[in-house]
Amino acid sequence: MKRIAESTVRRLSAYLRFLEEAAAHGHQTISSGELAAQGGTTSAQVRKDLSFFGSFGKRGLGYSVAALSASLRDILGLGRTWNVVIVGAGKIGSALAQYQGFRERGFTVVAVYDADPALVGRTLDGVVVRDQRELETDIARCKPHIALIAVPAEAAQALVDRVVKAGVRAILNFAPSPISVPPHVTLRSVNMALELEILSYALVNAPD
Amino acid sequence: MKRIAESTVRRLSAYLRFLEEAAAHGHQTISSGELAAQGGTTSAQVRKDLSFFGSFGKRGLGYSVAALSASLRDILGLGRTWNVVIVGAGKIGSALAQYQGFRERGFTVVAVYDADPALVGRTLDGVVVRDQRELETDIARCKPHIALIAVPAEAAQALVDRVVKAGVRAILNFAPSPISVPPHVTLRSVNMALELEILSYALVNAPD
DNA sequence: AAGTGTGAATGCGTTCACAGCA
DNA sequence: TGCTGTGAACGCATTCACACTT
Repeated sequence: MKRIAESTVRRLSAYLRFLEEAAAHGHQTISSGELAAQGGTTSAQVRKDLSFFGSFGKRGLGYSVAALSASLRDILGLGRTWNVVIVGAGKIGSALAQYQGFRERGFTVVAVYDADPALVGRTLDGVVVRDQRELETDIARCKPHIALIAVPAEAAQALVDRVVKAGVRAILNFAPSPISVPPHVTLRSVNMALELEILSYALVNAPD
Repeated sequence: MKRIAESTVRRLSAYLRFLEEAAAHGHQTISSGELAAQGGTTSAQVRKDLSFFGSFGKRGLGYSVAALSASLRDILGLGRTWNVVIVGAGKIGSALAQYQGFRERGFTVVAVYDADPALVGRTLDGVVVRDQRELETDIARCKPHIALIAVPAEAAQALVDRVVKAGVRAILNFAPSPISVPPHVTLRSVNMALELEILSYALVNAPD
């Protein structure tokens, strides 16, 4: 299949959310225009995004809410449960461990790790914090799909290397440092300070 | 000045981080190639990014680490302190309130708000959680520059409307719902479940 | 010789416009 | 008539290539 732009995948995810909302409201069918209004995009964009994966609508009518939801879930790989490990049980790591939004979308936190003996053994929303030295053996056994990295910047690359070596193929990094991974591994980063800096730039360059 | 792409601002921020690291290592001067290697981009990209704002380098030599750092800080508006309020003192809100990375980059958390009486009055890293009803009067008095929204999806738009009406012009939203703001307000959103969904897509469509 | 600054070329995502089907 | 599906046009960010400076 053709390579799909990340921005497209992002929007598909948003469409799915809105479709679920529409289903809850009892809507049977929906048009690209309605789908677009919600996501702040255009009807042409919606149709183009969907067209990469097939023809899901009926001309003159729109899309079946149920059928399109199912297709999107399938495309995004959300028809299943993904196991997630969180590395780092500090402020951010523990907030992530307890975040309900993950579970709701099929992401199960199976383990949390930290190097600090003071944190090891504590329970976060039903998951016990384990010693970071167990990382390799645990990953070999549980084969989690995704690792969340929530450790200080200095420690991030080394821990990413460890989970990658242990076999994890998808990483979401919350440390504010550039990370590199081998080509077969997918890496995404969330940098909260960076987001604020972009706002800072916007404020300084605001008209007036 | 010409409109600058967000991706450019993002990279400028990354360059600044690396420049500060280079300065700590005692480097006086740096080339676009070295700057690029760190950020995972190319030397041409670095030079193009900088060229939007002026000529900062010396041909055949590179850039002065100190001078370029100062220029970037100036461009990004980081030569000052920004006051931030956090709306929502749940798991994510309190993790953000205690996040050191903000303070290090000049973002000061001046207040945290919640509607839950059980949370109001608690202290998070020196900042007391205040009642959400105080939001308008506090904003009128303190004039914070940025608001972080860390409340459930259903409550997010209403709270954004309130802080915008009270005069805040920059918002970083952590709620997983589409938010709209008037044109003079800059909005950015961090959606952690969405990031995982993009990883899910990558895993499902991985080669092999 | 080394490395910047920048117009030109390229590539890619978005928007347009309309043919095609219910 | 209403709305989808899609090739073509467009706009914009990235990459290239090279003249220019120290």
